[in-house]
Amino acid sequence: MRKPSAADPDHHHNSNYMLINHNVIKVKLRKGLWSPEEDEKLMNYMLMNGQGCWSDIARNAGLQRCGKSCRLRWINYLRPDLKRGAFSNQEEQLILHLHSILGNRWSQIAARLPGRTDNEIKNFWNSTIKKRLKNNNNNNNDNNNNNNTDSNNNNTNSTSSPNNTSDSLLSGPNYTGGTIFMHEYDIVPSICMDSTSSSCSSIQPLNNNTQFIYPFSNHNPIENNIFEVGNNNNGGFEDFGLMEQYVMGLENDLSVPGLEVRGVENNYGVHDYVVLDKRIDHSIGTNVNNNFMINCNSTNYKVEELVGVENNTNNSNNNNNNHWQGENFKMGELDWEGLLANVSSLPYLDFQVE
DNA sequence: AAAGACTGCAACCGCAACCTT
DNA sequence: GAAGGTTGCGGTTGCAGTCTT
Repeated sequence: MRKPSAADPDHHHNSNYMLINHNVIKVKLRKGLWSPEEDEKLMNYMLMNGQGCWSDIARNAGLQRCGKSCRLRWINYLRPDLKRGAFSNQEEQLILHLHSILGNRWSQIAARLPGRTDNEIKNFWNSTIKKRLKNNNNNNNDNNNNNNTDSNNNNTNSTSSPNNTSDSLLSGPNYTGGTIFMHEYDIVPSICMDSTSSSCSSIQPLNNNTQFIYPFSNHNPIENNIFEVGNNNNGGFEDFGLMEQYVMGLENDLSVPGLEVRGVENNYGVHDYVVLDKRIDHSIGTNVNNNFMINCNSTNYKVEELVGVENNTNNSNNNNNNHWQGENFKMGELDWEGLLANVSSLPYLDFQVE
């Protein structure tokens, strides 16, 4: 913990009213680092009185802080049930898993990591994990530059665009692209949610850097649990893995009727996910390396009813029943919170085959 | 040893949702 | 329904500590 900053007049630009010796006195609110004395005051008050209205707590505890600051201090530092110290490998893995599904929904992720705060996880992600994955990606790009310069000439979109930064950072060792898409053998336009976006509402068309996951040839993907991961940069399949039941605790959270989330562990040890519609033995989407993808080809479903996709296209060339081709698509909020927090809030997934 | 660069993380800010009046 | 207050969240910032040169 850093030392508390010295009293700084610039940090006192807010004010609060306190009752001192029967007089209501306007006091400046402190900002910046908390002193041990302030911590003690807040801790004692919370242990004695429990949680309540935070602005009342700030006043009654005799703190020259706003309620918001007290709340933050309590949640992120003083709470007795907080776990201290570095993240364990298990926790790190779980964060990776959860982030691949939830994106930057730090509070949702924190809710599944007892003793950890959203702020802590966010910091951990932004410093440690992001950096690590970036290094992996750089190494991979170096390899690709050495081995396949020509194909990478097509990759500038996904690697230079700020919108794709997270995608490239989060790509595994073999993932030179930002988006991954899984379906049967026909490659059709699909959409990709950038789950790193706070709103999870951005949408990316497939680009030349897109990778694909195919069911392994001649196998029913669900019966045989085998998938093949391909990279269209060089046209060859580079990876495959066995599907396994997702065991990190989310299967219960995502027990949507008719839907199942399965993990796919590829041979780099990276866990990816697919969403399956069990009733028709059909995958409807994937969540791989931070990109949730809904498949929507000519025989597919009205997925917008599930995830709030708004058909915003004015593309008159769109003549293959695909609602989301090109860049004219707009995606509504995919309600992962609701999905995870309250299954009953999710409408039954009644896809219509057109 | 000193200075600058880098890193990790605590805390702030703005916004949106929710609640109360 | 409007207004004001509160809470919760995610993005961002600032700075102390550490590392590198």
